[in-house]
Amino acid sequence: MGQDFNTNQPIYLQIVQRLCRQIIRGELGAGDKLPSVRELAVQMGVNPNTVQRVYSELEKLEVAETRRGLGTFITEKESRLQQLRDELMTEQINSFVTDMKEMGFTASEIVEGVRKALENA
Amino acid sequence: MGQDFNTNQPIYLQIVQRLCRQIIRGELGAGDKLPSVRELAVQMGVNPNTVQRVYSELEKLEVAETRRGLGTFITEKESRLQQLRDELMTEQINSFVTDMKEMGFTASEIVEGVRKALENA
Amino acid sequence: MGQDFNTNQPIYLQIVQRLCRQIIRGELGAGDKLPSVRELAVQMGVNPNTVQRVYSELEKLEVAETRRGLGTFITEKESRLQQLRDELMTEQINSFVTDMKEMGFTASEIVEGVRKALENA
Amino acid sequence: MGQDFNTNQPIYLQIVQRLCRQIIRGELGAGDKLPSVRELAVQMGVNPNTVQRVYSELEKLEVAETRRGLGTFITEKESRLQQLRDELMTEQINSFVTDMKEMGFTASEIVEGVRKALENA
DNA sequence: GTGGTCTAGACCACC
DNA sequence: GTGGTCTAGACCACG
Repeated sequence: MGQDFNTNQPIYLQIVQRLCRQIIRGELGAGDKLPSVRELAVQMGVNPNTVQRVYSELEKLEVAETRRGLGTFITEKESRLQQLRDELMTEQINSFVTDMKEMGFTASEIVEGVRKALENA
Repeated sequence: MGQDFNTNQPIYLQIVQRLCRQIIRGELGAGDKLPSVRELAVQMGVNPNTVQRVYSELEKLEVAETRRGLGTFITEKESRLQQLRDELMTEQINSFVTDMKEMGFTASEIVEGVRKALENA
Repeated sequence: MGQDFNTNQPIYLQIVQRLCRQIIRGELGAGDKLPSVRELAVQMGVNPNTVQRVYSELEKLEVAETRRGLGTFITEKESRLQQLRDELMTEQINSFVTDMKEMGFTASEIVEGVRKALENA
Repeated sequence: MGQDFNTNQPIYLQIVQRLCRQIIRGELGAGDKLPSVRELAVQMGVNPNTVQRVYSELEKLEVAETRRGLGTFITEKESRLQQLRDELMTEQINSFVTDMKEMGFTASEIVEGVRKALENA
């Protein structure tokens, strides 16, 4: 059940990302219980400490909150989740666009490139 | 003269990126001489070791070559530079598109988002 | 009816504190009956185990005593309650003063700061 | 060289507090280098991981910043340090005052109590 | 040399 | 059962 992790990025951040995307896609919703630290550690083939760090990170992002002795839960505030979706989207788009512009590509080259990539996928 | 570097990514990679973009934009052309290690180190406000690593990286990418006693130069092979441009572009686009799809965005949302970002920039 | 609890401190201690303050303020007096464990648990939106621990703690402090089959009561010894008031006060003041001194604030800065805070409150 | 730590609070937070107080007292100034993780770990008789956590925390507070391969340093922004001083002071005072008021003490009782405690110290 | 991450495994307080 | 902290010790990329 051990997963494949990219070596360029810390494992805990990759897991954070994965969970965030599940939230954005609606697979995880407001108030849902996340697996226990030990459980997710087993699922991911990772040390419990690493998962611990994942959950701390999610809490720092105000995406999850932990209730003493009960577990870790996706925040109840749906607005925060919506905000997360927007944040990640615009962040992703903006960094993409500025990178492309810095490389000297024109707007039409960029749009055209994206369109082609979408067709092939 | 010290530049601002992102903490999330190694400084040497950020410099590599910067140089590659100058090449792609045509500010640096085939055969151009790059500054000496010490010179660039001072310009960037960075340790000479770091610049050394930058130049090794560029050699590994076959984008630059060092000639003993003369310095480091952008490769003479223009085809490689053209190729570099294509590589970086498709790499950038593909990772962007797959990320966005993983987040559950539709093709039209993506294209529309990019278009808007380009207008505002 | 669930209350808001601070995440930094155990819930049961926060409840203990709350009850102690009610006693100090005279809202709860010697011999008064406390709610049953289940009752308080519901009031507080908390697990009965947690309330159980609250009452144990109060017993340990000799502030409450439980009589089998009857319930939990504030102690009859008024002297203990008076003592509790003094204890909490000096404890609170002393830890405050030593903290402030450790931070390097002068006596006059401290007194002045307190005075201002009292005015604004 | 192992220090005495309170059992009620995590070690790493106690170290954070200690360092913050040294800053507030002016023993550590803007731009000063902090000991290396391993060094402080030995000084404190603590595991390097624990110190690591301390430094992450200081960074989160924008009180320290780390420079890759060089070490961890107190932030150069003196304004942040001044702000820290103010924050910790008002935080300390306000929580003290509200606690005392919640216990039903009058303003004059509070001021008088503080004054006495300062004399005896 | 530096900080950053990770594993293995333990103990604790809390609910 | 839960999360939170800690130790011991390792490996890595970075400057």
